[in-house]
Amino acid sequence: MIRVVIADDHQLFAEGLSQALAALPDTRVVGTAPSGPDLVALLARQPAEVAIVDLEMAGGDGLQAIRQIGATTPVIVVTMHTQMAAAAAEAGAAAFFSKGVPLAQLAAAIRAVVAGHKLLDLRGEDLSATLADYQQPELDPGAASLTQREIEVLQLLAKGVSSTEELADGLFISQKTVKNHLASIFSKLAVSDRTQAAVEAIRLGLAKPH
Amino acid sequence: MIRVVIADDHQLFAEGLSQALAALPDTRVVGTAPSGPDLVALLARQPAEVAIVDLEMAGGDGLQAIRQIGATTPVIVVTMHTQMAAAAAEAGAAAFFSKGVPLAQLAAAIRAVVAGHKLLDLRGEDLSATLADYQQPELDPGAASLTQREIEVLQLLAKGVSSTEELADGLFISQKTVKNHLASIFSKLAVSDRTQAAVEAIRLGLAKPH
DNA sequence: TTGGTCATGAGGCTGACGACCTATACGGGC
DNA sequence: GCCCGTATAGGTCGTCAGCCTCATGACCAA
Repeated sequence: MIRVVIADDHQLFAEGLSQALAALPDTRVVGTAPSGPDLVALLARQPAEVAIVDLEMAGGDGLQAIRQIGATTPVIVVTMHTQMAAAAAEAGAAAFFSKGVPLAQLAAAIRAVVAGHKLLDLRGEDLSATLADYQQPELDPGAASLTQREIEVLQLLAKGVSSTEELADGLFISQKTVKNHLASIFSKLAVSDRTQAAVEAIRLGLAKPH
Repeated sequence: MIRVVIADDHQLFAEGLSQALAALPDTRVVGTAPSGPDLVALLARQPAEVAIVDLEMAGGDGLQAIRQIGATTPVIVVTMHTQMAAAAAEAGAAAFFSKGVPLAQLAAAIRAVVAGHKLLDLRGEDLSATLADYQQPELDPGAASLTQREIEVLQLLAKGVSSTEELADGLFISQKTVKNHLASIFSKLAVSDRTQAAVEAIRLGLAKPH
């Protein structure tokens, strides 16, 4: 789980991005700050793997904050205007995006900079290739070993298909096989019944309850 | 469930807000558009109860779009700069906020304009009072009739406490009482077992799996 | 006082669930 | 060729879940 902090004085943007990252299975927002100095103070008491920073904040200097924290916490700059890229690079940011970027690309960038990449040093194809490598969320150790068929069982379970009979009908297999898959799922996810498995499936992002 | 469409050319903002509204139990984003004309086209094929519109979009005129759709779909303007309030009101917007507004307030505004209020006609205390009336999400009919104790059972269930024994221990009541509460919950939520009840509890926002 | 709801508790019944074991077929790797 | 993981399927067995009815005390409103 990658811990993210957000610095942006537009609360609606910060809350929305926070929810969006929380919906991903491998990222979690552990704090937000409305200004540069607040960001520095936040990171002093709340460790995080990466910071997402808007340069245009009413309450303080974003570039100065990046200089202070950039050495210990990689910074991804996300801003309205794109002419600040050079200044962000000079201050030590690891990546730079406009707010027009798709969420999936920001998520890939988060994983990439946490892995140690400096995206601002890359250009064009190198950048695209690096981001492509990090498109997929890193699943929990347990979830990572689930087979395709087990994931299908979990997805049905998380949609409210709970009885063995309905699961079997939905997957066109016998009830015995469903039970075998469930037993395997329980073992891999360290749970003991299908209710816990459904909750865990939703938590891991393997399936949505909606 | 209130269906919301978002018009904003900053994809990250639109996706974040979409996720944030999806996390609320009574709102859902059914479409996004990057420009005014796209918004008009979107609403022509996708009905919605309310539109959230940013006035500063690269691809088209937000004000013109509001004039076209404002009569049929109430519009909440959410923008970076606040000097456009008068123009938004003239075009027929129902509400106006900066992007610094907390999500909870935007959610209250969504519920208020769907109920027919014109927030732009209100000032100061009247506005605060109206928004305060809509702070609480309107729960599903089934969920609305749940008792406090039944909600507590559901919250434990959605956290992965699935066995009757653990539920009884967690609530300091007998296993028999837990079974009785569960039977009542199944009936009210129109589900047939605790797995479906847990999924439904997460979907309704009564509890979070995290 | 009466009636309603809520939270609590109980007994009995039936079927489903979960644990454990076995087995076949089909892959890919060594 | 052999082993291992996956998907499939079957069997047995003990436990537990879900459903039925019933009862009690607290609380509140008509």
